[in-house]
Amino acid sequence: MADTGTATPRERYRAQVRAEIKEHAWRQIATTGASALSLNAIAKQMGMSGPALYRYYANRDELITELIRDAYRSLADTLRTAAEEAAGKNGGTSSEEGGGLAVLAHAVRSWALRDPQRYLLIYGTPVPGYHAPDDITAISSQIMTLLLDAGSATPPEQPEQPASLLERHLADHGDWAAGHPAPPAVLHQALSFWTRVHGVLSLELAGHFTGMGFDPALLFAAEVDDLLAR
Amino acid sequence: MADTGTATPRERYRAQVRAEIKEHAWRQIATTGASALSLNAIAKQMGMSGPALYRYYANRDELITELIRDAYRSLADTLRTAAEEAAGKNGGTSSEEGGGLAVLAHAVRSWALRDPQRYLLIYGTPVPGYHAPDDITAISSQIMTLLLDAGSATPPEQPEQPASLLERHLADHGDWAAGHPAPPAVLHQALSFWTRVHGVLSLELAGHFTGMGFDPALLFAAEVDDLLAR
DNA sequence: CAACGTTCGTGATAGCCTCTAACTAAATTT
DNA sequence: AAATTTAGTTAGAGGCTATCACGAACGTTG
Repeated sequence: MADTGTATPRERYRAQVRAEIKEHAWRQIATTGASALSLNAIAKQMGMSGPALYRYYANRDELITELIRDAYRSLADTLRTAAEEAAGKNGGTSSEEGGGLAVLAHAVRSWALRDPQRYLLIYGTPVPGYHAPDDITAISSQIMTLLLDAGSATPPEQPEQPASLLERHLADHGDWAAGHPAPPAVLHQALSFWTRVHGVLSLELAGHFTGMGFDPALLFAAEVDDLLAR
Repeated sequence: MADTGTATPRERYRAQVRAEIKEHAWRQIATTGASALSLNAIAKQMGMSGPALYRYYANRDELITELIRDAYRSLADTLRTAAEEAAGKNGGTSSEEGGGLAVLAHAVRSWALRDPQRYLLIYGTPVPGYHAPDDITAISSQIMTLLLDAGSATPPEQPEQPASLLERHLADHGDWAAGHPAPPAVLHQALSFWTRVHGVLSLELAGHFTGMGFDPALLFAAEVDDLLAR
């Protein structure tokens, strides 16, 4: 992650300390959540006094932004490799219905369950003032492209369905697809994929299903199945 | 909201100050979000010194819990009246398909858009340590009951659909429905309603659609329509 | 009415936090 | 070897939650 192979020893040291700070930050976030992240506590854990940390990150926001960036990158990488594996396995002919998107859905879920706070850092409640820098929105559009690719490989089942109100709207307002040549039905499918996956996942991670006694995995699968069988 | 009609004048004064504190809290939350809510700042806005506030709320958590309670109550009331109006209008015979749930979906969305932070206070990223008291989970199960009632009034369209894996699971693990006599298909529909509405809404409120150029209302409507036309 | 107990608000204080400033020590460059 | 850049320190301003001890207002009761 940090390019420790090149450049001056000073830069290598700096990169290593920055990485170590992030490690402590992730550990702290995993237990207390991002809102309670404390630069002071991280510094003490690393054996140095509070203000020293500001040599490496200008302020708390900059550290959190870096964490968000890494989280997005990790999710994008996870989905990319999942999509490649799925494409390699059945070599172009999809033996299972909409296999690409189903695999991606499962990949998102296991990635989120592995570290819930990392998922919530990206898709959870935002801090009202905060606005993500451009390179982060670029990564998030890479994720969207992966969804559109997977959706294009196996277009929606039901043929000749009349275009819905939303799809007619998307025909004119689909510029967000970064020039992806997907038809409105695929755009619609990608958006639904996103919102449904997030809908089940975020409620599950927030603990709204605990005590209800059913298995969230089955609800998740049902939502994805319904999307693919449309 | 505060019962100012009865009891001693001291209790009335106390209830009024508590209400005023909550008003300032809501105003603050609306702009800065719940995580940045400051008892100190509220006290200063009310012209009294910081510690005075602790006469009325034992700590920050207690105030936030009260706000969450009020938010849940407000949402439950909104949905209840929406359901009653919908039931009264077409007098039992549903002229429109699944009218009850569609009306409820619209009611949730407009309620959330009216005060996004109030929605996120309930369904947003939770504080890892926090656990809601029992009376709050009771209100949230009232909301679930409303969904189940609406879903029972107009059962899913497609007749004779074989029970899915999830629905067979819900037949055994549906005790969360508070003794509601709804069949598994209706339980499934209510859960999907919840997750889909939340999926679109939370991403919209978090600003993840801004800059994409399409109208979230149409995506929301499409998701709900798809649920009802299943 | 007067005495009493309860309740409200105050300032002081402890202990967190973010972040700035001034200064020392070490490492790198010239 | 000297000059410069960088890393770390302590001190401190200003914010926060929360507790404590005290005086002042209030309602109740003899």
